[in-house]
Amino acid sequence: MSGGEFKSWQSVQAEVLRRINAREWKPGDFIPNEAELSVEFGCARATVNRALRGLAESGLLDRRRKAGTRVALNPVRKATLDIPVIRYEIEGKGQTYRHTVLTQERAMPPSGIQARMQVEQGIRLVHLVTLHLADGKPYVFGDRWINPEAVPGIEAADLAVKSANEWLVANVPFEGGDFSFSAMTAGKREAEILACKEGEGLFVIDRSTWNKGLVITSVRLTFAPGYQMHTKI
Amino acid sequence: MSGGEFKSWQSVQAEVLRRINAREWKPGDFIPNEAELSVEFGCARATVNRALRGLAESGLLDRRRKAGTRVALNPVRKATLDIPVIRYEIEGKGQTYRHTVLTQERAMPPSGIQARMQVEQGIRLVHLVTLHLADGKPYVFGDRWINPEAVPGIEAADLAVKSANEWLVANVPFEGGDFSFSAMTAGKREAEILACKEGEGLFVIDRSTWNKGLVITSVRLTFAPGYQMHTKI
DNA sequence: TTGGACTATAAGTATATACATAAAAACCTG
DNA sequence: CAGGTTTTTATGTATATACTTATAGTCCAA
Repeated sequence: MSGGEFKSWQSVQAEVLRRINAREWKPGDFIPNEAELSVEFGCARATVNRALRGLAESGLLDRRRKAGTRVALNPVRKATLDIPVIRYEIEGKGQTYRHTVLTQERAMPPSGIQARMQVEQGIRLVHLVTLHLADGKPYVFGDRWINPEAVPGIEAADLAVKSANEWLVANVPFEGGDFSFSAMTAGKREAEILACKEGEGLFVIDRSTWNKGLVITSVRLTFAPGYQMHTKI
Repeated sequence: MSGGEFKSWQSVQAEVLRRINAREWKPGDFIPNEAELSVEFGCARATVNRALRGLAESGLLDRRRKAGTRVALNPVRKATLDIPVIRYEIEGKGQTYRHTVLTQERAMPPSGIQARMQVEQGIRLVHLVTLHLADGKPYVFGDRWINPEAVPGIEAADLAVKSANEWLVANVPFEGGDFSFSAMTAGKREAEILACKEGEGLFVIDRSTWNKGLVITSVRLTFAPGYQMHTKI
């Protein structure tokens, strides 16, 4: 059992993957430890570690110190999906991008937004509704709230030139973001803006972005009918 | 500039992240090479490598041999999202899970499915419609096609006991899958099955799974209104 | 001026070694 | 035997070193 021809972490990973897929190692099984595998594969333990770490990160293996490594029992797979800037997404399809600011104002947020953005009651936020068009046709519209305390300079910016999203990513550092994906039914407002029928199912992304504990912005993107998001594992 | 207190790859990564966020290193900038950083941070080059590799994987840095490492110019962020088995998702929320098989038959697939599954014309596939319930209420229904050539034994399995998805992940190895997320409008059929109103917007996941070039199964999951998928970066 | 060969460079990887850390398992001790 | 302590063990990490590989940049010749 000393094949000894696995000299790169990729080949070790491929071999481990093969054994999992071929059910030589079944879900729940402990696999040999790193030291044993390094002997079997004829490589250093660090190489085995590198290979197994990758598989653990993608959810295929469970690893615990002292306990060992086992093939994951519940196959929660992790897919990575790209969150592009809308302009790049549209231009990447060879279409021309344009966007317009429908309204821009300073206003009291509704309670849901106020809660999600963790601002005190009575604070007025920047409220911005924009429409992004692909080849002149409505593609997605964004209903966005921005915390001006977290983003000094936003009110001086000309968001008709550069979209709010692009302005923010270019000018405001952020640590993280929450995303949620869902569906909604087009009401009168959505139907008008997106030039679709009332009652159509629309794809929705809600995103909040924060930095240093402050929520910078919260936006709801409502896509025109037919929009799809893809990924693979 | 020899701080020298970054002795773990996590702390190096955090410091690099801080500099990017603080715009000390701006998008498009080349950052010092690994050797220089290892001197500055007072650690080994391998440690710097480990830190930067992670950031490159999440799309924050662009790395090329010989050229060097630069802060990513276009901020395509990569979010990872978990694809759980529905039963775990429901049970994880503390609700009781149940599923029923609405129909199970061997039939000719419509042309869209036939194309996606890359089977020859005239081949009959297993067609399965199932409903998954959370606390007795419709949660999601799956319209699934299975290629019996890729899955010997599927027709003998009792899919009323274990859902098709669970049976497949437990019994059939697979290499990869395609996912697409979208929204649809509830028609009469969806409204009936999910006990919702016609014309509601529903969240939809289409998934195909393959192994060794053969498409194993293709399923459309249509979720009851209100479903959300979450992730963060 | 183009295009191919060469070179220098930065990331990528492999390895032996050593130590750190989490946690299961064994061992007390009252 | 319960409850706490110690030991053991597998993974996790750091390091120096050496080599590999991709490729930007340079040089040279047709």
